[in-house]
Amino acid sequence: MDERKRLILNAIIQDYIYSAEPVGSRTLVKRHRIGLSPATIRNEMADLEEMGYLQQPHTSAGRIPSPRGYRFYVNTIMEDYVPSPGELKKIGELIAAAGLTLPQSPRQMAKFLAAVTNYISLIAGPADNLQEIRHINLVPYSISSVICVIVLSDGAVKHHAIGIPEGVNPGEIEALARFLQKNLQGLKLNEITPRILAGLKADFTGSQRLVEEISLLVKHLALVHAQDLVMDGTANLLKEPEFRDIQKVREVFETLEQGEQILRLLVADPGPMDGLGVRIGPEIGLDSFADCSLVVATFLLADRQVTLGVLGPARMQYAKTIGLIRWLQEYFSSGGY
Amino acid sequence: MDERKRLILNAIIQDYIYSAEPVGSRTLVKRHRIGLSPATIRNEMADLEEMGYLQQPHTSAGRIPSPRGYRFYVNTIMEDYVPSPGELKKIGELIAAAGLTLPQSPRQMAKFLAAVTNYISLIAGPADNLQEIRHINLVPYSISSVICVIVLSDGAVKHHAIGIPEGVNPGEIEALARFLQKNLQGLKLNEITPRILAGLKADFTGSQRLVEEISLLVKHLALVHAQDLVMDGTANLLKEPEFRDIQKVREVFETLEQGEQILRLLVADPGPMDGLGVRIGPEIGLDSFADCSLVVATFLLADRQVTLGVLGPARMQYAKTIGLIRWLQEYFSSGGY
DNA sequence: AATTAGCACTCAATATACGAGAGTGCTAAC
DNA sequence: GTTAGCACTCTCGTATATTGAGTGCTAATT
Repeated sequence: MDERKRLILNAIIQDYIYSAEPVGSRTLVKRHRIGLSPATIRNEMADLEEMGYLQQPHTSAGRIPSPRGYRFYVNTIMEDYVPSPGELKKIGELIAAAGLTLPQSPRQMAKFLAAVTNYISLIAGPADNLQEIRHINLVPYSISSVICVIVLSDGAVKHHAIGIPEGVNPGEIEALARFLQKNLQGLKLNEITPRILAGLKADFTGSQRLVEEISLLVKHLALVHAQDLVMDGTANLLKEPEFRDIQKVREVFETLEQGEQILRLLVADPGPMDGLGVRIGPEIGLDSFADCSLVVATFLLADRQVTLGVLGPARMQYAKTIGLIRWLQEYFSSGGY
Repeated sequence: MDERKRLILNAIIQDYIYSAEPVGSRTLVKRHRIGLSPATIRNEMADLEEMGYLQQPHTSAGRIPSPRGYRFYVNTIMEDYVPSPGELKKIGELIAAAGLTLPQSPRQMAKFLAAVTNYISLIAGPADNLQEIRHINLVPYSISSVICVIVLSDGAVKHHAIGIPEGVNPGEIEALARFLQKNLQGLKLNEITPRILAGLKADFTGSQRLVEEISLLVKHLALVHAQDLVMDGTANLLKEPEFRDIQKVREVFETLEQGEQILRLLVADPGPMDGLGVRIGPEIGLDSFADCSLVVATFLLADRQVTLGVLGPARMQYAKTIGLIRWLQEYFSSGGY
């Protein structure tokens, strides 16, 4: 990958992000002032395609970046982006309009982030997973079900009905209740790892089915009670030409409605460094998001950890989006608020 | 409007709801066993169109119901619908899956309602507008802004920055603060009517601009603090053939993201009787929802007033949707939970 | 050895024509 | 009052050309 290829790849990606149309050798030469003929570009393009950075929708179409191409762009080509004065003005106005409650209201924050980026904003937080389980109990409810009641140290009470498998007697349920109290009480939510849950299952000698259900419940609690998901700007996705296909849109929206899955996306792997991560297309790990990219940033906001994400098309304005998020990260966590 | 016309209108609407295609005289005769020839039907159809109950997308297409046609259908033709055993089974399963927290969790409730109806569900609640304003104050923040702090009787604190118009001095702000305390403290949120706010403006002798802003803020608070909007099933809309047009979808989704507007839709006019209302197409009062219909039901759930809405295409399965909501209304408020 | 001009070829997109099909309104017969 | 018959309308799908942007390859040029 020599300097010239990088230059060309850069030009192609930028053009494509701008126009959403496959870019050909001729147009590329015309738009950027590279001192090369289309034929040369064609050769380079063929190389880049072979290397996996570009794709061709069909023979005799221009090239579009592959996920790998975007990845390379984000990792090594892309230059840092600083919000323009115009953008800063817009940001300022939005912040002013939202008022001082902005950083404390995930909803407002989501609206704000969506307005700034023009993509879908996802906010998980404030994370509150330092709460611990004060009390856990199983209360008989009917012949075939018990209610699992969990009290957290902040006073929140969670309860959920669980069916009793065939052949489990009351004594066993009491035993499980004591077992759970012994093993889970006092644990902080963020300490409840899959490992602990596996241990739970291994250690308990009674009905596996039952302990399995409880373990699922607790896991769910740890993930979701603590995190509150809010999103906004979903309509923005419909502006993107690659989502003119209703079918595709529907898949994305259906996934977005699975709040838990999205939360996991945001919370898992907060990003390699300085709390910022970019996941491109298939890297997200969801089929329905194969044509999307996700920028995630985690930081402290009013003493609480907040994760905010921006979901857009894979053909995202990476530099701008990442630049904006960096700026916001700085702005909000610097205590300016 | 004689009996025969009603019969025909009914048949047309049911066919159209089912097929989403304009229905013609020939098909109508074939599908329903009416003892009439297509020609006669055609005459009747022409009459019904003249009366405003039907529309023709273009000459030489079949007829589709007009909003007025749907309205007539809902008001006088439609028969009561009782959920089928299959549906009841599905409902039961969904309720079981959600667990006992269902009625207390608007989110779960929304998911549930969307799954049951296959449309978009909107939940406003639990309504908490019996809270009263304990304390209201204006705190200087910078030269050009004050923070309006409002404390509610449940302990919630709301604050919002407000710009100070030119030429307003600190004394005036203090006066306004006292004025607000005198006039608003002790009021319940549901007592804050537009009338009261208008009185506020009329009585205050200082900067109108400022009191205007405050009044807006309080109104906003009364509407929105109390009500919490949650929705689900938005992806369901994309299944409907009339929303194959991205542009239309986008308009709907953009409106849906204006939470406040939607809240107003749900809260305003809870419905003529027994807390159930149906608004069809233009009746909703939003251009973007001109092709949608909204079913709203208000009832008490776990001692709290909850409003739930179902938003679908104007070509909605009215009987079924209304029947289901009625059933849920009964089920949840009967204390079965 | 790298670059480029030239050329044949490919393929999506667009326009055009055309027939099929479903539907209507109207008139005249039943 | 109802219906058969008919001419007419309009959408939709299919087939067919045309266009245009783009490619890969080869041979000439630098």
